[in-house]
Amino acid sequence: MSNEKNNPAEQTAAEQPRDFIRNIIAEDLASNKNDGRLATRFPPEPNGYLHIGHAKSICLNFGVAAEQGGVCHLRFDDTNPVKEENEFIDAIKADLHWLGFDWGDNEFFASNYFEQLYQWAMQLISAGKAYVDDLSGEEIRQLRGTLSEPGSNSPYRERSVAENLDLFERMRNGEFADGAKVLRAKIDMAAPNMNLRDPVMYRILHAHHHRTGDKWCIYPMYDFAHGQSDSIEKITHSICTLEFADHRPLYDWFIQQLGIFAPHQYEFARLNLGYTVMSKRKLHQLVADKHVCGWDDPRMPTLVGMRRRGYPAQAIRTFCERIGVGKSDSWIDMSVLEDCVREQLNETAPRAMAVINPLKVVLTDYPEGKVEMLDAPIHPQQPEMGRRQIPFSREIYIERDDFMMDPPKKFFRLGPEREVRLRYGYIIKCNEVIRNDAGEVVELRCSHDNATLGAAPQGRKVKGIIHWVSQAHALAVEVRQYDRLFNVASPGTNKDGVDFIDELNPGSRQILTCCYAEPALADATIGTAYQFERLGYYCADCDSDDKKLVFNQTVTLRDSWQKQK
RNA sequence: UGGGGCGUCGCCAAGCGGUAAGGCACCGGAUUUUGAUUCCGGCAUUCCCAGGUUCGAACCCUGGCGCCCCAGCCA
Repeated sequence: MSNEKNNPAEQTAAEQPRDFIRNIIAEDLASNKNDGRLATRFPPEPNGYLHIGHAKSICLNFGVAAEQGGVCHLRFDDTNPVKEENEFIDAIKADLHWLGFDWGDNEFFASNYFEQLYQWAMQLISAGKAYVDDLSGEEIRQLRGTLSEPGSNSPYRERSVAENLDLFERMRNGEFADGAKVLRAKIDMAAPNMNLRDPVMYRILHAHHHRTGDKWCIYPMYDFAHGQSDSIEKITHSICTLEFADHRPLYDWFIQQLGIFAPHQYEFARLNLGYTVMSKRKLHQLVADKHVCGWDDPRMPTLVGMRRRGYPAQAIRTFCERIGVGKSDSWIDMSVLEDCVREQLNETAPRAMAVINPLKVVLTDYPEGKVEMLDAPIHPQQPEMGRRQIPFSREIYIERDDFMMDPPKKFFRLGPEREVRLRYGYIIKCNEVIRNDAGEVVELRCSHDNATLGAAPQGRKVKGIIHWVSQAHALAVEVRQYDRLFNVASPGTNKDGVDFIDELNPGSRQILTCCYAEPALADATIGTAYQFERLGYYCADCDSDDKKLVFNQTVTLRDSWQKQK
């Protein structure tokens, strides 16, 4: 017993998340299946950027391998040259590393297996299990039948092995035009599972492949490449999303016909997050049609977008752990992700003050030209992070929202004749409100209580505390505030005919160009998170330059006042 | 109406015949120079429905109902 408790490995194992896949793997390992070997893989197609949905799969595959002492391969499923690019390969690898995972030398490409796949196709032809079909795509579709009616055999289905071998070789040699012929598996046109109705194995594509160049003009379909790729790599547990469950019998069929190592496939439910989109097609469209400023737009659910937004990799890993892995279609609320981000950032982010909607305040009883350096912790709960000095002077900016002309009783901030504490500074009282011709409040004249620096006020209670920035020392910055990208929980899947583009939230990005931050923020490096006290977490954006710093709002602080209102 | 998958709190999710974990959200309340954090407390007599088996069922059986996926020479 005591040994168990003292063994950190066992302790963590007990605390590790359990789900049906991890349970299966644990059982397999316990029963010494696959000689106690565990190999998983993350198999992205290099045709776009990774998003938070991929992160779920990544954390599962790499996570379980790490937990159980197995390996997780990175394999690019690059069987469709017309959609894939090297740009995406590099981006995917960078995202994976950023997320905190490493695959060592286990980096593979389905395209590396093209020759083997071709040989296996020949083997199936020789065994009478595959044939070259001259039907057009349209004709194949016609003969496939429907969900409730069986399909019918292609007139080319009974070609001789010799003819098939010859034709397939000539397909490879480039004798035929795109679409002229395909190689199909000979299974069963009446199979209730559509995937088994003589699926296409190879198509002719005179296209340049990002890795194999012009070596091939026939390319295997995903279904003829994926299972065998797993087999070649001796993957023990082939984890994928639910929609591939119907393909499992086909993969198993190929593996069995070929007599090669048989990985087992397990399917889990893909991640759905509210008020955003996860489909690559939609993500591509948002970028291509400039509805966002790129794959790394901070509003995008892509890993590059979230990174730019300031989401820590750890928060994403925590999120993936928290949502679990199951088989029921699930919609996760953004608040779960945001909570993970807050939890992480609250612990690590240095605090700073910044005013994003400035209102000028003049402290009429504070000497002109005087500057005090006020002492404040960098993190109130973590003294070891050190302290910072904040310049204070006669003219400051406060947040417009922290002043109300006619405040309700529960409003603890500033109002005419009211008092409030300046964070880490004095208590001030609003004596005069200056308005412009339009009647808008443009400036406040206040007095300060000299005895309240680091001390409680005498004879009264002042509950409110507001943040501020000294005008003379303020750093002018731009702040970008973000809201959900879409107005509806499930864009593009709602009522008839509504384009998901029309469901974009026009107010998803708000750019505030006239913001002021405490001078220490001048040293902010791109991507590092700060908490702007009382507002939220922010990080410097890559659009920053020598002239102006730009900050992205990562996530707001919880705001029970906002709720109360 | 062919095949595959799924239905446990508003959203996720444990549970695997012995009498409903946990997280998010929500609602209190305490501490607080961030209306933050932290901290306490509340939040499914009930597990899609209906029968049945059993001393005992969310878990087993039967029958319904509902939702998702599949008819790309995409992955």
